[in-house]
Amino acid sequence: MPDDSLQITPQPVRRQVEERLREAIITSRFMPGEHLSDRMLCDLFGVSRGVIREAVRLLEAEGLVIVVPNRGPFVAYLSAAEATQVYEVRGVLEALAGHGFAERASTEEVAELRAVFEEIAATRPGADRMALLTLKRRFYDVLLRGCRNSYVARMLDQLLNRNSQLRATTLSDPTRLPHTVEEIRRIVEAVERRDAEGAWQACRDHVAQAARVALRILNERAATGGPAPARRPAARRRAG
Amino acid sequence: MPDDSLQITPQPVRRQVEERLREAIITSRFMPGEHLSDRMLCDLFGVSRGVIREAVRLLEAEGLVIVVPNRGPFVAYLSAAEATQVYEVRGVLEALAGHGFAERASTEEVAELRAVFEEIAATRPGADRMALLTLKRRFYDVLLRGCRNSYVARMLDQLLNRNSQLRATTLSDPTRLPHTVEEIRRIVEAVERRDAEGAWQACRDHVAQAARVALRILNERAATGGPAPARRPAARRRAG
DNA sequence: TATGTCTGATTGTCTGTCAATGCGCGGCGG
DNA sequence: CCGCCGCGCATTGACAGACAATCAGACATA
Repeated sequence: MPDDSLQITPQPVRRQVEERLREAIITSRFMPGEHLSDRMLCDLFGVSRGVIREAVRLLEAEGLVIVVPNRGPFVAYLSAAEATQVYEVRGVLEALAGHGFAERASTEEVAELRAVFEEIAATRPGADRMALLTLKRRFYDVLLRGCRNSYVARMLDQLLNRNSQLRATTLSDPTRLPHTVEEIRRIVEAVERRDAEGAWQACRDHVAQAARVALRILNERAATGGPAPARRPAARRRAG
Repeated sequence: MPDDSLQITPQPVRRQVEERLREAIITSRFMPGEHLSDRMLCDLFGVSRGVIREAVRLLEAEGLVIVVPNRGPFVAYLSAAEATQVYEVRGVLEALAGHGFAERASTEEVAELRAVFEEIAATRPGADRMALLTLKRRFYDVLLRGCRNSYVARMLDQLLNRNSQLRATTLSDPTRLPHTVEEIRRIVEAVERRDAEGAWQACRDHVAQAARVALRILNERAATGGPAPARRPAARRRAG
């Protein structure tokens, strides 16, 4: 069986724009509600309108941007109600991923998961929130690769991108960190025991706890009138 | 609260092309592996290349078409291994949808679900496979609307589209039909009892049974060298 | 047979153009 | 002073034409 690792695929410009734009959105370089005018993106990336428009379609399908007719694309905004839904779905998908990982991951992948976990566990409170998010992201990368289910991987990936902003704030909560570490430890240990059911439960619990914290933060923000993202496109009522 | 039901949203041409193309793929008017040359689609729909290309991006993100660089889009092909993965994910998502429906659907929606179920139950073996698929599709439409989780709805919708071809064959299996009806009955009855856990289980079981039948059929096809879809784009090895 | 080359067709991308739509601004009247 | 109306400008949606890069298949050659 030939090795695929050396295979190269030509990357169209559209693909690069897509990736950079996605990255820019999930790292909050574009704020939720912000208008992504295509001219502006043309100047920004130095490509033609067609390429921009095609790249935006991809992100539209992923739910990262919403396109309102005749007004163009806007960075998607996640309401508290939607966040609840996202965590609900994330719970079952992550559980399924953990289940599959415990059943089907190679021993190398299990070791890799453990390694990333140790890095997370070694993080001291006060670390850069982006660094922590990146680390957690690597944990998920291993998990999604080892679960041997590309559909779970793709969908969970989308969900994680979708609420990355919220995750960044919950992850960086210093009181939350030790709990997070313990929850992830349970996942890793279940996986090492090849205990699929245990991994399922550990994942569900982890997401449930994350959801609890996230929704608390969202409610606090709503109560204190905190940093609510601009919702400029709300001028006219539109179905959605 | 003003009624949204009369709200209209301008539908760009791109949107219409997207919907028709999706429909054409789901209903097997384009066969898996078929090449969707953009010129051909231009002539077919009578629109410009830009519109076609943007519409294809949407379907690409949904996984309905795969785009190989410098060769264009092809109708996605579902291997047996991928089908297994799809059913795995569908199981948990459908369970979550059933769970949410039992908890949150209005009594009208419950009645609606029951009504669609009665239509399915009244179907006699030998009915048109497309008619049955449409009916089942309506069942899911009600389920996904009533579960009050647009993310489950979108993802499950994608998965159902993704393997609609396979579902058409399993649904139309005459020996399978009575079992299908019984499985769905369990879902409806659990929902009517507002038994979220029961609905969860009933949905999981239903998908598990469907998966069993589907994979059996796939294996039979593979064994008898049956109607394997054209896989023309396999000429050159490319990373996936 | 295996290798190298050529050619036609298709994709990826850019540019320019035009109609339709939405937003903001200023004028007008009360 | 405030609210309403209408106009102009900027942007989006869609089209057509063009060109380089790439690919598949036929062809020629050793």
